[in-house]
Amino acid sequence: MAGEPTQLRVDALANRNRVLAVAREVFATEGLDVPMTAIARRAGVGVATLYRRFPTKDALVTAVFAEQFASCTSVVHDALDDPDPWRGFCVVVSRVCAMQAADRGFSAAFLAAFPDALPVAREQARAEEALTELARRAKATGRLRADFVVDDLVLLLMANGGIVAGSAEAALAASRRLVAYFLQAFQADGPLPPATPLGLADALR
Amino acid sequence: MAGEPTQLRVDALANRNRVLAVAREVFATEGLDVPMTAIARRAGVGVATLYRRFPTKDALVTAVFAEQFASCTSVVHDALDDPDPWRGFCVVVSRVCAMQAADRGFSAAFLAAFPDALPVAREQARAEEALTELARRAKATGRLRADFVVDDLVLLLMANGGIVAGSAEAALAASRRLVAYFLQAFQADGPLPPATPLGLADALR
DNA sequence: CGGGAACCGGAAGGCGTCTTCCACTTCGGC
DNA sequence: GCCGAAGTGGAAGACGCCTTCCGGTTCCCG
Repeated sequence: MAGEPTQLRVDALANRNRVLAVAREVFATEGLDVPMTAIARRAGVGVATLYRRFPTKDALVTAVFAEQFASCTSVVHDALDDPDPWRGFCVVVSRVCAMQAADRGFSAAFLAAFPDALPVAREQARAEEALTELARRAKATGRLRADFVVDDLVLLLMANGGIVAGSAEAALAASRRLVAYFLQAFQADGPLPPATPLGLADALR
Repeated sequence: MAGEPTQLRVDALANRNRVLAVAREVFATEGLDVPMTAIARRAGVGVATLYRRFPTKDALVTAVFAEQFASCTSVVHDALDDPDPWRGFCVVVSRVCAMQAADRGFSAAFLAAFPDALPVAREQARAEEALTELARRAKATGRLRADFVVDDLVLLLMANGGIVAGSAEAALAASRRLVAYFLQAFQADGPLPPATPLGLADALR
């Protein structure tokens, strides 16, 4: 039963890496709606080559953003080490939103749900746990409002996705202002409607 | 020099209205990515009929959402009559975001920029003036933070668009929580990065 | 009630995308 | 250097969408 020949020929490996690099850049600057043909052309390979390494477009997208997700979760775990939980919390929010703003395809990939890609799901669960803990500590310091829920970060991420969908060059500045407003609100203590029952990344679409 | 026969035959007019009604409903529940064929079928007409009334899909979208925009601007102008500017401001924000959340196509139509549709642009300009005035008064009461700019509402609308892009049933609740957070932040007085130089509805995409 | 214009439905054209197929080329162990 | 397997490129298939075309039908005025 299976397993792929993890031993690629050197030229094949070079092509694969070239494709990944090109795809990463193109997805970042133009979003996910780029024809496979265009990616292949810019990578200097034929379409077939692309499809032999990544049997479907989704597979390519998943491969490209796998590491992005990894750095996302690492940001979260790093924040747990910050002696000031509130600062850690702010850093997480700012960093992740900045990543989203800098990469046009990131939001789309994030929201596109991964039918397969189990490792991603696993990472996600661990990140969610870490976030819960971080929020707990931040609340304990009194800086984070008591009725904050982790799902509010999904809210923020989706909102930020809306921002990023607009003009590319204004995205970063706009995203920063959005984050600032949110952090402002996370500290306030006025009334709020009940939290929405969203799962951290499912229940989207 | 032209002009269209504004005198449609009665059956043609009935069909036109049926198409508009169906399109409005379908766009609201499923978004703008609905094939013209589907709209025609659900309206009980052929595709040609649809295209004779609305020469292009954009034309249909514009026609469908023209009135939505109108009620948007009327909300703004009504708010100017509220003796409490801050309350008026809150009502505007809540209402418009609720409209956006209730109608899946609204955001897309709103952001899709209207190359033609001058009347819309005109209304938009008037609405922006009204908003500026409303914001001025709200600031005067001290409830609205001094560094608020009207473009922040575009920020909110785009953010809300991101929310609405997610699951349809959770959209309304999520949107409400988003608005609540924003209103919270609009009252706070912490530091904020400089406002982004977005035009009220252009400069998007 | 009759004729002509307005109107109609569905099939077909055109385009862009994802994906597959196959004859040809290149690598790398022997 | 040789040979088989792995790899390759570009054309072709499949699909879905917007839009146009045409023969038949329906309304409305006189």
